[in-house]
Amino acid sequence: MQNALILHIKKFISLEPSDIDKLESCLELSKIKKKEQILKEGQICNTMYFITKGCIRQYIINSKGVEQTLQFGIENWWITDYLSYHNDVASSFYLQAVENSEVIAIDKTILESLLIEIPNLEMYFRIVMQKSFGAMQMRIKFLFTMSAEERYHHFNDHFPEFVQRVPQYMLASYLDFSAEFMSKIRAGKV
Amino acid sequence: MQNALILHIKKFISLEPSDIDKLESCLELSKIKKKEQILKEGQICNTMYFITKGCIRQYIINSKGVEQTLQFGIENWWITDYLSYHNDVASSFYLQAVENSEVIAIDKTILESLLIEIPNLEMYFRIVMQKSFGAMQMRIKFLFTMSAEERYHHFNDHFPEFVQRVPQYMLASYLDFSAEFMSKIRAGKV
DNA sequence: GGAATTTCTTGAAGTAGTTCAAGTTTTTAA
DNA sequence: TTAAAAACTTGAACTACTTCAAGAAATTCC
Repeated sequence: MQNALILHIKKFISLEPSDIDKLESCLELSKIKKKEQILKEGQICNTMYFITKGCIRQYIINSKGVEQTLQFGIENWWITDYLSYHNDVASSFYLQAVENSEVIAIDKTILESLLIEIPNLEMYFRIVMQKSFGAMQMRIKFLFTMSAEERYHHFNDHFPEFVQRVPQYMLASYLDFSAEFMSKIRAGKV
Repeated sequence: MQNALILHIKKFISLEPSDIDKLESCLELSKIKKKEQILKEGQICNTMYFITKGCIRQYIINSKGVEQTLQFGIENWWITDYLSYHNDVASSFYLQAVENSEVIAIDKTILESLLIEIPNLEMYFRIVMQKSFGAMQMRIKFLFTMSAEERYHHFNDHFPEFVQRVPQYMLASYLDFSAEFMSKIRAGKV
């Protein structure tokens, strides 16, 4: 079976066989155990992660010492701290495996030279980023216009299988309300 | 003086003189009067706008009939509904000039052929999108971890000149609190 | 398979915000 | 230059959530 990343790229652009060889020679699959962190606050993030299996979350620890999940990534998503990656500054985030996961980690330097060798790849990343940004615009819309209960039901309706995969308290903080309140929503006690 | 977009592009990539000619021949400057809408909810957005002067906001009208500003764009920013643009679906948003503004509007079809003629441009857009996405990740962080008052002061400290440019009620909704509450924050009555 | 850990639930009390309504100030435009 | 419209302010009442604390249930792992 072909590499999941190559398959994903081919959904958006065409690749010469020689490009595929070049690309594959640069990819390194790595396994990440549940709860393992692949990025910590304060580190400079110089890696992009393509998730081939499992789930990675981006979170912070807020001023009260409580974890706050800001983003989930699952199969066929890229995840990184884009600001730290781009500007070589200390990251504000943690990246951690929610389940035992597998990722393709590409180092910034390697990716940059790959993008020069395979110019077509630029289009792939441009499209992926535009789609991600579009999704983020919608997320802001939902956060701004829906009540906590509406956000929960909306998410539950659209991603029912995903809701099963992550602890409720992580999902609650991703949807920007407390774990206790989520419990009450689920019990119909609001 | 050279086109503001060309100058912006040159900050990120190099362009051959012939590319500049090609590019410039495709650009169309357009003026947008204050309050004029360049996109309405329900329309398919097939244009990207590069703001050369003024300020454009993205907003929605919520279920109570109240406008909610989700994003501002100023000079040297791109603005569009990326989801609608990418998937050719009806937009959920309005785009409207906050001040008399000037934009360079590029139609999707024209941009796509430009990207093929000038492959280097892909890199420009990829980088711009990555930076935008990074900024959005930080915005989510601020929304999730700061109180209304903290968000106001943080924004005020980082973008004092911008705060002067937009009506307070728009800024309040961008920071996700009510105009009345903003008034009280400013008066120190919280 | 049982202890330890992690996750989820529940109710009571508290609070950071909203909503409403009315008045004031500022800006726009003819 | 003035009338109309837009933007801002204020206080009082309200509410959608949070916080805390404690117990119950589920999961993990020697």
